[in-house]
Amino acid sequence: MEQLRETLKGHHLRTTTCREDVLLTFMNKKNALSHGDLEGALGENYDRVTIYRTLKTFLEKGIIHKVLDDEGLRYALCSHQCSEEKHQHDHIHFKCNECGKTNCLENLHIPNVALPAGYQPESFNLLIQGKCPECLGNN
Amino acid sequence: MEQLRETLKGHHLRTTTCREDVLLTFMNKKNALSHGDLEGALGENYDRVTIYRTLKTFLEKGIIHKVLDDEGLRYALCSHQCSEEKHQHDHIHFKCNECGKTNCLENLHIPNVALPAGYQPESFNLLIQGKCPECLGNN
DNA sequence: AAAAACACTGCAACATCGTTGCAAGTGTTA
DNA sequence: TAACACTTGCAACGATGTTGCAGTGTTTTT
Repeated sequence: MEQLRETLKGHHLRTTTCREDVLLTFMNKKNALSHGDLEGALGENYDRVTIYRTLKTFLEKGIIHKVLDDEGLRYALCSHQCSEEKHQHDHIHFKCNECGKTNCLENLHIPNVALPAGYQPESFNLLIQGKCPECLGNN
Repeated sequence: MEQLRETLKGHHLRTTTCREDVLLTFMNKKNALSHGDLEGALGENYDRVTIYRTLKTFLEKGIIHKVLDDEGLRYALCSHQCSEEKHQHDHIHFKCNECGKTNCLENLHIPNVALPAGYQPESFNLLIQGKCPECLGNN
């Protein structure tokens, strides 16, 4: 609870119930969430547009980051401390083809890729799809 | 020209002018294209819906594959021979933040990633963002 | 060569997703 | 607590993507 407010204040955002709820939802469900997921969870309390704007704000402030897979756009909490100025840019995500959930794989580093001459890389984003431990265990 | 027909026939598709044009567009512009790009290029000749369906068909037949970046969904030709049954699943794409174009990096292999225990990977998709040789050269 | 079966296209209508302007409400600071 | 700036909800809009259907063009069958 207090932690939520700290997070918001730390990113120079006013604490509102909508922002607290969105943040709380991200922290409870561990996987990446789409706007639709949030609307499903909070839609009766807040307007669609407000949720869009909350996501946009969180993105700009570096509280969440985009997660992409073949089904569309999702968002996940930034584990590393990100701010408006500096955003941790390397991400590895794992999407389970069985349950459909996408998670950040922390503590993994993307190995060096030998790019052709002339390319100047700035950020890396790796999406691995397959089966997650939970779904493998249920067979 | 003939090559186009061969590609279509090879994937058990009828040759229609729309499919030829879409395929041609992919071959001319080397980078990944969105539906909007194709609509811009061919929209006066073909219906929006037809282009959607053409993309869907090409996807199913393994002629093109999805390319994702933070701006949305795009498509690119499959260089490796893909068919309905077998689809080459590892992709590396480079998106230039300057010109906005996304290209497939062929002949690159994604290095092994040490996944946490219990994860069973099936496909890899790496997006590298940065500056491309063309844009670097223009400075 | 004609008929039957199939596949492709365009149109219209619809559903979903995301954005913008504005007025009213709320949090923050002095 | 008063003033200000930020946030929210509403309404309207635009963009994106899907579905059903009728008409047309291709194959296939006989």
